[in-house]
Parts: sequence; structure tokens; C-alpha cells
Amino acid sequence: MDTFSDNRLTDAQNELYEWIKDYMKNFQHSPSIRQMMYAMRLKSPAPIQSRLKHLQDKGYIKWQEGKARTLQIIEKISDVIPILGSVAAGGLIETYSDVQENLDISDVLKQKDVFALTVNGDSMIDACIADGDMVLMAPITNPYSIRNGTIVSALVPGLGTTLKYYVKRGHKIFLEAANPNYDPIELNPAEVVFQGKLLAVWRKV
Amino acid sequence: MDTFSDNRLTDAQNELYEWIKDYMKNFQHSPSIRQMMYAMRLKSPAPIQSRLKHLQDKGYIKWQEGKARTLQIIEKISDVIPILGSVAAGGLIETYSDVQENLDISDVLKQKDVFALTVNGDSMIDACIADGDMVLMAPITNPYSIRNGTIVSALVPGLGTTLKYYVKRGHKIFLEAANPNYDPIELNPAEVVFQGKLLAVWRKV
DNA sequence: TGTATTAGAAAACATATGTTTTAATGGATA
DNA sequence: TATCCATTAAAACATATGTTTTCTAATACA
Repeated sequence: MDTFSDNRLTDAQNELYEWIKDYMKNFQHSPSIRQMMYAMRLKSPAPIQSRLKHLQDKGYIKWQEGKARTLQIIEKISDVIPILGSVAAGGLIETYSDVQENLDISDVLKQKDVFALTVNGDSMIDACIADGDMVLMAPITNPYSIRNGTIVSALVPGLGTTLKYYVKRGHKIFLEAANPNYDPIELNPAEVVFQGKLLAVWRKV
Repeated sequence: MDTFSDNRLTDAQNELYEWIKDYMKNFQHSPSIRQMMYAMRLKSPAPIQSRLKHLQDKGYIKWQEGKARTLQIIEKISDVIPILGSVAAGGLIETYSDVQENLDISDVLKQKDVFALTVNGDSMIDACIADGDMVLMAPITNPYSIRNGTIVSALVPGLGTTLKYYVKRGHKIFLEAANPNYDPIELNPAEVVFQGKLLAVWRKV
């Protein structure tokens, strides 16, 4: 007996399921049964309820009985990815079995005014930020709040923008690379504008 | 005139707004006005409606009038982040001005059965994959399709799972680290199960 | 072909829930 | 203190919507 056949969807069920997911992605809330009815070109809510029950039995959705528009999709939402375990990048470790938790990148993405920059060059290579990486940054509103060791994008007017470690010593600010081939840049606080601090690194291969 | 004061929320409005966001994150659908009423420790729906109107006027939410549970949070959804330009990680380059394009990570996330692994150790450090990084992997269905040089997670039964470069020479498979301190692992094809190939790297700082 | 099973239409029902109205309360302002 | 405004409570209303029932049409099966 195929364990998957239990959860397999009929065409009608699958069409409804895909439509629901699309609706909820667009509107951030559940559709009503009558909306699904129209979308499925039906003229009575009964078939929809039947399909919803099947989708529920097969573990695709759930809802709060009697409550309007309370569907929930049971599965990874957009930005949640199952973390299946750890991999050794040194020796070998035991295999992973099942989902441990979910990788949720939304907490970074949903922050206010997050922006991304493309990295050029290798001055941060020892911080594992490589040429071509995307760095996700949060705007810096208060330069005095930056802590030493933070990776920031800084604009030095007339010169340009750079990604470096922020280090403040006395009244001087040093922008230090994570690559010994580059010398620190020494600046007065008035000479530099800090644009963002590093939240995350994204590398697509 | 402060342009921000228009959109600033009162404590009551902010408490409701945060509660709504939390509810919708948890349930994937909108709460009802009476639920909000109870959550805000009120005994009548009128104050909630007043606060919702203010949230709407200030551009935080919207809904479909007369329809139950149709709230939407107005904010940049999901997975599109403005790319403001490049930063030098070498010398200095010109500053960035405006949005160049958007970083869309959904193409990776939306792939079928993508999963994530936590990286342990430093054997891939020269590939800029550091201890603690999350690697996003696509399942490998056909081991013969793996190209030399791909980074894969491989299960060596009885030993464990590891993240390495895949290299095939003749009838032997070599799992090579990106760190000269680690020796390649030499295997026969029958000894190893390939689970995923690297799609992207995610590092939250 | 005839029967059983399923899907759909139609109508009616129950209620969850948005909306409105009115009055009471509390806080700010003059 | 008196007045005004915003907030809340209470009640009532309208309807969107989940649910149930009954009947018919379509489909599968023997």
C-alpha cells in the first residue's frame, strides 16, 4: 500500500487547494466558501465543503468550525523552510531525520526599510562575505548607536560607499576590512555617513 | 510640519496593530472584530472599529467593508527587497542612489521541497560557508545529474551527513572540503546517498 | 440495463460578525 | 465648575457566511 495515495488529491481538490493558496497569498486572509464556490464555477456551497473536508482529512488545510474565513494552510508558508538538521562541515555527524524547526527569514525581511546591496570585491572575505553576495541591511538612524565590530555600509562623501567593520577609537572612526590586504580607513565622524548595518547575507549559487 | 506625525500611532492603536500582526502570523487569517475586542479587554466593538479606521487612515491596514475577517496588513510583503546598489568590499566606489532592482529570494524558496540545514564546522570556509550558516538545499533525485564542483549534502550510511564539493573521477566519488585542513573523502557510488545540492546560503547576524 | 455511489443544485437555516445607534463615562480645556 | 470631545458600553440591526437538508443529475459498477 502506497502511503502517499492517502494524501493524493483529486483534480478538483487540487484546483481548489491551489486557488486557496493563491488567494491567501494575495489577500493575507482566508476566502469564504461562497468565494470558492464562484471561483470553482459552482452554484452551491456543498461541493466546496466536501472538498474542504477532504483537504482537511489529507492534512492540507484546517479551519475553525463555524467561523467565517478561518482557513489555514498546513505547510511551509512562503518564507518558512523546514530545517532538517545539521550537516557537518568538518567531520561527519549523524544523519538528519525529520523537521527540527523552521527557517524563518521573515523576521529579517519584515523589518522596516530593509534594503539590499550587492557586494563588490573581497575585502570582507574573512567575514565570509564574498564578491557577488547580497547583503541585507537595516538603515542606521542613529550613528551613535553603532557598536564596535558591527559590519556597516558607509558613505564617505566624494569617495563612495563601502562595506566594512565599524570601529570607533577615541574620536576617530576606523572602517576595517576583513582581509589583511586592505588597510583600515581612518575618518573623522563628520566625514562619513552610515547607511546601514548588516542583518543577513544571501548568496544564491 | 512633521511628515511622520500623520502616521504615528497612539498606544491603543499600536497595541491593536501589533496584536493583529501577531494573530495573522500565527493563524494565516484575519481576526474578527469581536476577537480583537476581547484581546484588547473591551466590552464593545465600537472602540475597535474606531481604532481600525485610524489604522486604515494611517495606511497600516485595509479590509473589505462588510466582509468578515478580511483584514490585510499593508506593508512590503514577503520576499522582495529593494537593491539600492553595490558596495565596495575592496576600494571605494560611487554611492548608490535609488532602487536598481529587487532582490527576490522567492525563486529559491518556492522551489519544490527546498529544505535547510544548519552548518556545523569550518570545512567549507573557503567557499564562504561558515559555521552556523543556513544552507538551502534542493533535493537530489538523480545522483547522475550532479556536476563536478557542486556543493552537496551527502549521507554516508553509518557515518553521517556532510556538506562538501562533489567530484567524480572515474568510478570514484570524492567529497572535498573547501578547507585544506580536511582530506577528501573517497567513496564508491554505492556507499553514499546524496540528499541535496546547494541553492543558497543564508546568514543572519 | 439497473443499482449504488458520488457530485452538484437549490433552498432554507443558524449564527458569526460587521455596522449603527444611543447613552454613559472620563479626561481635557477654558 | 462647565463645556466639549473622545472613549466605551450596551443594545439592536443587517448580512455575510458556515451548515444542513432535500432533491436531481451524473458516474461507476455489476
